[in-house]
Amino acid sequence: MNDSTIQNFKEILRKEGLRYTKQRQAVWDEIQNSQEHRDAEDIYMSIRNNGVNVSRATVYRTIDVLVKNRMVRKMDVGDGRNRYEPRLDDAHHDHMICIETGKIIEFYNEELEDLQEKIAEENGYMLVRHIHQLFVKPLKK
Amino acid sequence: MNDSTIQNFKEILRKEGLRYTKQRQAVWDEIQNSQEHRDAEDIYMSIRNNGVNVSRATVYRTIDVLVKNRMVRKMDVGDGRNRYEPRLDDAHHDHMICIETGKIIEFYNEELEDLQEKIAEENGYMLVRHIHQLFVKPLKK
DNA sequence: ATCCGAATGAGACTCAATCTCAAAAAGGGA
DNA sequence: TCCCTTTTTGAGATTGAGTCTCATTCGGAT
Repeated sequence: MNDSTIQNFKEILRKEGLRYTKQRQAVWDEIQNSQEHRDAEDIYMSIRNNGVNVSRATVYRTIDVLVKNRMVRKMDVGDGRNRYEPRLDDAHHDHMICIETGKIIEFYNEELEDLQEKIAEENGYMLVRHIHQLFVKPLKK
Repeated sequence: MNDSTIQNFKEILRKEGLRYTKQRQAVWDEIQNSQEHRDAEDIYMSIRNNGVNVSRATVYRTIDVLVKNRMVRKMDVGDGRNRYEPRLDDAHHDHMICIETGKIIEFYNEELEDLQEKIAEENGYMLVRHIHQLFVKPLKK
Protein backbone atom coordinates (compact mmCIF):
# COMPACT_ATOMS: atom_id res chain seq x y z
CA MET A 1 0.00 0.00 0.00
CA ASN A 2 3.00 2.33 0.43
CA ASP A 3 4.30 4.32 -2.53
CA SER A 4 7.44 2.32 -3.19
CA THR A 5 5.57 -0.96 -3.48
CA ILE A 6 3.03 0.61 -5.80
CA GLN A 7 5.84 1.94 -7.98
CA ASN A 8 7.47 -1.47 -8.00
CA PHE A 9 4.19 -3.06 -9.04
CA LYS A 10 3.68 -0.51 -11.83
CA GLU A 11 7.21 -1.18 -12.97
CA ILE A 12 6.48 -4.89 -13.28
CA LEU A 13 3.30 -4.28 -15.25
CA ARG A 14 5.23 -2.00 -17.59
CA LYS A 15 7.94 -4.62 -18.04
CA GLU A 16 5.25 -7.16 -18.90
CA GLY A 17 3.55 -4.76 -21.29
CA LEU A 18 0.44 -4.63 -19.13
CA ARG A 19 -1.68 -1.72 -18.06
CA TYR A 20 -2.10 -0.46 -14.54
CA THR A 21 -5.70 -0.95 -13.36
CA LYS A 22 -7.44 -0.62 -10.03
CA GLN A 23 -8.36 -4.32 -10.13
CA ARG A 24 -4.74 -5.37 -10.49
CA GLN A 25 -3.71 -3.01 -7.73
CA ALA A 26 -6.49 -4.37 -5.51
CA VAL A 27 -5.29 -7.95 -5.96
CA TRP A 28 -1.72 -7.04 -5.07
CA ASP A 29 -2.89 -4.95 -2.10
CA GLU A 30 -5.03 -7.75 -0.81
CA ILE A 31 -2.26 -10.35 -0.90
CA GLN A 32 0.39 -7.96 0.31
CA ASN A 33 -1.64 -6.76 3.30
CA SER A 34 -2.03 -10.16 4.82
CA GLN A 35 0.82 -12.45 5.71
CA GLU A 36 -1.46 -15.47 5.65
CA HIS A 37 -1.64 -18.32 3.21
CA ARG A 38 -4.89 -17.61 1.43
CA ASP A 39 -6.76 -19.21 -1.43
CA ALA A 40 -8.00 -17.39 -4.52
CA GLU A 41 -11.64 -17.41 -3.45
CA ASP A 42 -10.74 -15.80 -0.15
CA ILE A 43 -8.73 -13.08 -1.88
CA TYR A 44 -11.55 -12.55 -4.37
CA MET A 45 -14.20 -12.18 -1.64
CA SER A 46 -12.08 -9.82 0.44
CA ILE A 47 -11.53 -7.48 -2.47
CA ARG A 48 -15.27 -7.40 -3.19
CA ASN A 49 -16.04 -6.79 0.47
CA ASN A 50 -13.68 -3.83 0.33
CA GLY A 51 -15.93 -2.37 -2.34
CA VAL A 52 -13.76 -3.00 -5.39
CA ASN A 53 -15.56 -4.73 -8.21
CA VAL A 54 -13.43 -7.54 -9.56
CA SER A 55 -14.00 -10.93 -11.14
CA ARG A 56 -12.44 -14.29 -10.37
CA ALA A 57 -10.89 -14.27 -13.83
CA THR A 58 -9.04 -11.06 -13.04
CA VAL A 59 -7.91 -12.34 -9.65
CA TYR A 60 -6.43 -15.46 -11.21
CA ARG A 61 -4.90 -13.55 -14.10
CA THR A 62 -3.27 -11.03 -11.78
CA ILE A 63 -1.96 -13.69 -9.42
CA ASP A 64 -0.24 -15.35 -12.38
CA VAL A 65 1.61 -12.13 -13.14
CA LEU A 66 2.58 -11.69 -9.49
CA VAL A 67 3.80 -15.28 -9.20
CA LYS A 68 5.80 -14.99 -12.41
CA ASN A 69 7.47 -11.87 -11.05
CA ARG A 70 8.20 -13.44 -7.70
CA MET A 71 6.02 -11.04 -5.72
CA VAL A 72 3.73 -13.83 -4.64
CA ARG A 73 4.44 -17.43 -3.75
CA LYS A 74 1.97 -20.08 -4.90
CA MET A 75 1.75 -23.17 -2.74
CA ASP A 76 0.00 -26.46 -3.28
CA VAL A 77 -1.04 -27.88 0.09
CA GLY A 78 -2.59 -30.92 -1.52
CA ASP A 79 -6.25 -30.15 -0.92
CA GLY A 80 -7.03 -28.93 -4.41
CA ARG A 81 -6.90 -25.22 -3.68
CA ASN A 82 -3.66 -23.32 -4.13
CA ARG A 83 -2.63 -20.87 -1.42
CA TYR A 84 -0.86 -17.57 -1.97
CA GLU A 85 1.37 -15.45 0.22
CA PRO A 86 3.35 -12.27 -0.45
CA ARG A 87 7.07 -12.73 -0.99
CA LEU A 88 8.08 -9.13 -0.27
CA ASP A 89 11.82 -9.33 0.24
CA ASP A 90 11.91 -11.98 2.90
CA ALA A 91 13.98 -15.08 2.47
CA HIS A 92 12.82 -18.38 1.12
CA HIS A 93 11.05 -20.80 3.43
CA ASP A 94 9.14 -24.07 3.29
CA HIS A 95 5.99 -25.19 5.09
CA MET A 96 4.94 -27.59 7.78
CA ILE A 97 1.24 -28.40 7.84
CA CYS A 98 -0.39 -29.75 11.00
CA ILE A 99 -2.75 -32.54 9.96
CA GLU A 100 -4.79 -32.08 13.12
CA THR A 101 -5.34 -28.33 13.16
CA GLY A 102 -4.55 -27.32 9.58
CA LYS A 103 -2.08 -24.75 10.90
CA ILE A 104 0.71 -23.81 8.50
CA ILE A 105 4.14 -23.19 10.01
CA GLU A 106 6.98 -21.71 7.98
CA PHE A 107 10.50 -23.01 8.34
CA TYR A 108 13.90 -22.47 6.80
CA ASN A 109 16.96 -24.65 7.15
CA GLU A 110 20.18 -23.82 5.36
CA GLU A 111 21.51 -27.37 5.54
CA LEU A 112 18.35 -28.64 3.87
CA GLU A 113 18.68 -26.11 1.07
CA ASP A 114 22.31 -27.04 0.42
CA LEU A 115 21.52 -30.74 0.45
CA GLN A 116 18.89 -30.33 -2.22
CA GLU A 117 21.26 -28.55 -4.57
CA LYS A 118 23.85 -31.22 -3.95
CA ILE A 119 21.38 -34.01 -4.76
CA ALA A 120 20.31 -32.35 -8.00
CA GLU A 121 23.92 -31.85 -9.07
CA GLU A 122 24.88 -35.41 -8.26
CA ASN A 123 22.25 -36.45 -10.77
CA GLY A 124 23.46 -34.08 -13.46
CA TYR A 125 20.83 -31.42 -12.88
CA MET A 126 20.57 -27.89 -11.65
CA LEU A 127 17.96 -27.10 -9.02
CA VAL A 128 15.43 -24.58 -10.29
CA ARG A 129 12.82 -24.68 -7.52
CA HIS A 130 11.36 -27.14 -5.10
CA ILE A 131 8.21 -28.11 -3.26
CA HIS A 132 8.79 -29.27 0.26
CA GLN A 133 6.01 -29.79 2.75
CA LEU A 134 6.12 -31.60 6.05
CA PHE A 135 2.80 -33.01 7.24
CA VAL A 136 3.06 -33.21 11.00
CA LYS A 137 1.07 -33.70 14.17
CA PRO A 138 1.70 -32.30 17.66
CA LEU A 139 4.15 -34.24 19.85
CA LYS A 140 2.39 -35.93 22.74
CA LYS A 141 3.50 -34.35 26.00
CA MET B 1 0.84 -60.98 -11.16
CA ASN B 2 2.64 -63.72 -9.21
CA ASP B 3 0.76 -65.76 -6.61
CA SER B 4 2.23 -64.22 -3.48
CA THR B 5 1.28 -60.69 -4.54
CA ILE B 6 -2.24 -61.80 -5.36
CA GLN B 7 -2.55 -63.45 -1.94
CA ASN B 8 -1.23 -60.32 -0.30
CA PHE B 9 -3.79 -58.23 -2.17
CA LYS B 10 -6.62 -60.57 -1.19
CA GLU B 11 -5.43 -60.36 2.39
CA ILE B 12 -5.69 -56.59 2.34
CA LEU B 13 -9.18 -56.66 0.89
CA ARG B 14 -10.22 -59.11 3.61
CA LYS B 15 -8.71 -56.89 6.29
CA GLU B 16 -10.67 -53.95 4.88
CA GLY B 17 -13.87 -55.99 4.71
CA LEU B 18 -13.91 -55.75 0.91
CA ARG B 19 -14.60 -58.39 -1.68
CA TYR B 20 -12.18 -59.70 -4.22
CA THR B 21 -13.26 -58.74 -7.76
CA LYS B 22 -11.63 -58.92 -11.15
CA GLN B 23 -11.82 -55.13 -11.47
CA ARG B 24 -9.87 -54.61 -8.26
CA GLN B 25 -7.32 -57.19 -9.28
CA ALA B 26 -7.00 -55.52 -12.69
CA VAL B 27 -6.26 -52.14 -11.12
CA TRP B 28 -3.58 -53.59 -8.87
CA ASP B 29 -2.08 -55.61 -11.75
CA GLU B 30 -1.97 -52.58 -13.96
CA ILE B 31 -0.14 -50.41 -11.43
CA GLN B 32 2.09 -53.20 -10.24
CA ASN B 33 3.20 -54.21 -13.73
CA SER B 34 4.59 -50.84 -14.62
CA GLN B 35 7.22 -49.05 -12.63
CA GLU B 36 6.23 -45.74 -14.12
CA HIS B 37 4.48 -42.78 -12.56
CA ARG B 38 1.09 -42.93 -14.20
CA ASP B 39 -2.12 -40.96 -13.88
CA ALA B 40 -5.55 -42.46 -13.23
CA GLU B 41 -6.79 -41.97 -16.79
CA ASP B 42 -3.79 -43.80 -18.16
CA ILE B 43 -4.35 -46.71 -15.77
CA TYR B 44 -8.06 -46.74 -16.64
CA MET B 45 -7.44 -46.80 -20.39
CA SER B 46 -4.81 -49.54 -20.15
CA ILE B 47 -7.11 -51.83 -18.23
CA ARG B 48 -9.87 -51.32 -20.80
CA ASN B 49 -7.43 -51.94 -23.63
CA ASN B 50 -6.52 -55.19 -21.94
CA GLY B 51 -10.15 -56.21 -22.32
CA VAL B 52 -11.28 -55.81 -18.72
CA ASN B 53 -14.41 -53.72 -18.32
CA VAL B 54 -13.92 -51.22 -15.55
CA SER B 55 -15.15 -47.72 -14.74
CA ARG B 56 -13.22 -44.66 -13.65
CA ALA B 57 -15.11 -44.79 -10.36
CA THR B 58 -13.75 -48.26 -9.65
CA VAL B 59 -10.23 -47.27 -10.63
CA TYR B 60 -10.27 -44.34 -8.22
CA ARG B 61 -11.92 -46.35 -5.46
CA THR B 62 -9.41 -49.16 -5.77
CA ILE B 63 -6.44 -46.80 -5.87
CA ASP B 64 -7.66 -45.31 -2.58
CA VAL B 65 -7.56 -48.74 -0.97
CA LEU B 66 -4.10 -49.44 -2.37
CA VAL B 67 -2.76 -46.08 -1.22
CA LYS B 68 -4.23 -46.55 2.24
CA ASN B 69 -2.53 -49.91 2.51
CA ARG B 70 0.77 -48.60 1.27
CA MET B 71 0.85 -50.73 -1.86
CA VAL B 72 0.71 -47.67 -4.07
CA ARG B 73 2.26 -44.27 -3.68
CA LYS B 74 0.23 -41.23 -4.74
CA MET B 75 2.22 -38.25 -5.89
CA ASP B 76 1.17 -34.72 -6.65
CA VAL B 77 3.45 -33.30 -9.33
CA GLY B 78 1.63 -29.99 -9.34
CA ASP B 79 -0.06 -30.23 -12.73
CA GLY B 80 -3.48 -31.19 -11.41
CA ARG B 81 -3.25 -34.90 -12.09
CA ASN B 82 -1.98 -37.24 -9.40
CA ARG B 83 0.49 -39.94 -10.40
CA TYR B 84 0.66 -43.42 -8.98
CA GLU B 85 3.47 -45.92 -8.65
CA PRO B 86 3.68 -49.34 -6.98
CA ARG B 87 5.44 -49.42 -3.64
CA LEU B 88 6.17 -53.12 -3.59
CA ASP B 89 8.70 -53.48 -0.81
CA ASP B 90 11.17 -50.89 -1.91
CA ALA B 91 12.29 -48.11 0.33
CA HIS B 92 10.94 -44.61 0.46
CA HIS B 93 12.15 -42.08 -2.10
CA ASP B 94 11.37 -38.60 -3.34
CA HIS B 95 11.24 -37.20 -6.85
CA MET B 96 13.14 -34.89 -9.07
CA ILE B 97 11.22 -33.57 -12.07
CA CYS B 98 13.04 -32.23 -15.11
CA ILE B 99 11.24 -29.08 -16.24
CA GLU B 100 12.60 -29.46 -19.75
CA THR B 101 11.82 -33.08 -20.50
CA GLY B 102 9.23 -33.98 -17.87
CA LYS B 103 11.37 -36.92 -16.81
CA ILE B 104 10.86 -38.07 -13.22
CA ILE B 105 13.94 -39.25 -11.33
CA GLU B 106 13.69 -40.95 -7.96
CA PHE B 107 16.12 -40.16 -5.19
CA TYR B 108 16.68 -41.04 -1.57
CA ASN B 109 18.98 -39.35 0.90
CA GLU B 110 19.21 -40.47 4.50
CA GLU B 111 20.56 -37.16 5.74
CA LEU B 112 17.61 -35.36 4.20
CA GLU B 113 15.16 -37.71 5.90
CA ASP B 114 16.78 -37.23 9.30
CA LEU B 115 16.88 -33.48 8.90
CA GLN B 116 13.15 -33.33 8.24
CA GLU B 117 12.33 -35.23 11.41
CA LYS B 118 14.64 -32.98 13.36
CA ILE B 119 12.98 -29.83 11.99
CA ALA B 120 9.51 -31.09 12.85
CA GLU B 121 10.59 -31.99 16.38
CA GLU B 122 12.26 -28.64 16.93
CA ASN B 123 8.88 -27.09 16.30
CA GLY B 124 7.05 -29.41 18.68
CA TYR B 125 5.69 -31.73 16.02
CA MET B 126 6.09 -35.29 14.86
CA LEU B 127 6.68 -35.91 11.15
CA VAL B 128 3.88 -37.98 9.63
CA ARG B 129 4.66 -37.73 5.94
CA HIS B 130 6.16 -35.30 3.51
CA ILE B 131 6.02 -34.05 -0.04
CA HIS B 132 9.37 -33.22 -1.50
CA GLN B 133 9.94 -32.51 -5.15
CA LEU B 134 12.92 -30.94 -6.83
CA PHE B 135 12.20 -29.20 -10.12
CA VAL B 136 15.43 -29.28 -12.06
CA LYS B 137 16.98 -28.74 -15.47
CA PRO B 138 19.99 -30.45 -17.05
CA LEU B 139 23.41 -29.02 -16.14
CA LYS B 140 25.03 -27.32 -19.11
CA LYS B 141 28.12 -29.26 -20.13
C1' DA C 1 -28.24 -73.19 -5.71
C1' DT C 2 -29.96 -69.41 -3.08
C1' DC C 3 -29.78 -65.14 -1.08
C1' DC C 4 -28.35 -60.64 0.53
C1' DG C 5 -25.26 -57.13 1.19
C1' DA C 6 -21.36 -55.28 -1.32
C1' DA C 7 -19.45 -53.76 -5.83
C1' DT C 8 -19.93 -51.94 -10.27
C1' DG C 9 -20.63 -48.49 -13.94
C1' DA C 10 -22.85 -44.80 -16.71
C1' DG C 11 -23.32 -40.61 -16.20
C1' DA C 12 -24.47 -36.69 -13.11
C1' DC C 13 -22.14 -33.71 -10.16
C1' DT C 14 -18.43 -30.81 -7.76
C1' DC C 15 -15.21 -27.33 -7.62
C1' DA C 16 -10.94 -24.88 -8.73
C1' DA C 17 -9.29 -22.86 -12.48
C1' DT C 18 -9.46 -21.26 -17.34
C1' DC C 19 -11.66 -19.44 -21.36
C1' DT C 20 -14.91 -16.44 -24.20
C1' DC C 21 -16.13 -12.28 -26.11
C1' DA C 22 -18.93 -8.10 -25.83
C1' DA C 23 -18.49 -4.00 -23.28
C1' DA C 24 -15.60 -0.89 -20.58
C1' DA C 25 -11.39 1.34 -19.54
C1' DA C 26 -6.43 2.75 -20.20
C1' DG C 27 -3.32 5.77 -22.04
C1' DG C 28 -0.91 7.91 -25.97
C1' DG C 29 -1.42 11.51 -29.42
C1' DA C 30 -3.27 15.87 -31.03
C1' DT D 1 -9.69 17.70 -23.29
C1' DC D 2 -11.44 14.42 -26.73
C1' DC D 3 -10.27 10.58 -29.87
C1' DC D 4 -8.92 6.30 -31.02
C1' DT D 5 -6.73 1.93 -30.68
C1' DT D 6 -5.62 -1.69 -27.81
C1' DT D 7 -5.92 -3.93 -23.58
C1' DT D 8 -8.65 -5.32 -19.72
C1' DT D 9 -12.62 -6.66 -17.51
C1' DG D 10 -16.42 -9.67 -16.00
C1' DA D 11 -20.49 -12.73 -16.27
C1' DG D 12 -21.06 -16.81 -17.29
C1' DA D 13 -19.67 -20.93 -19.96
C1' DT D 14 -16.29 -24.47 -20.06
C1' DT D 15 -12.78 -27.73 -18.62
C1' DG D 16 -11.03 -31.60 -16.28
C1' DA D 17 -9.77 -34.42 -12.29
C1' DG D 18 -12.05 -36.59 -9.07
C1' DT D 19 -16.41 -37.97 -6.45
C1' DC D 20 -21.12 -39.37 -5.97
C1' DT D 21 -25.62 -41.75 -7.14
C1' DC D 22 -28.33 -45.56 -7.49
C1' DA D 23 -30.24 -49.28 -10.30
C1' DT D 24 -28.19 -53.46 -11.66
C1' DT D 25 -24.79 -57.11 -11.10
C1' DC D 26 -21.87 -60.06 -8.51
C1' DG D 27 -19.28 -62.40 -4.57
C1' DG D 28 -19.26 -65.70 -1.45
C1' DA D 29 -21.17 -67.59 2.92
C1' DT D 30 -24.56 -70.91 4.08
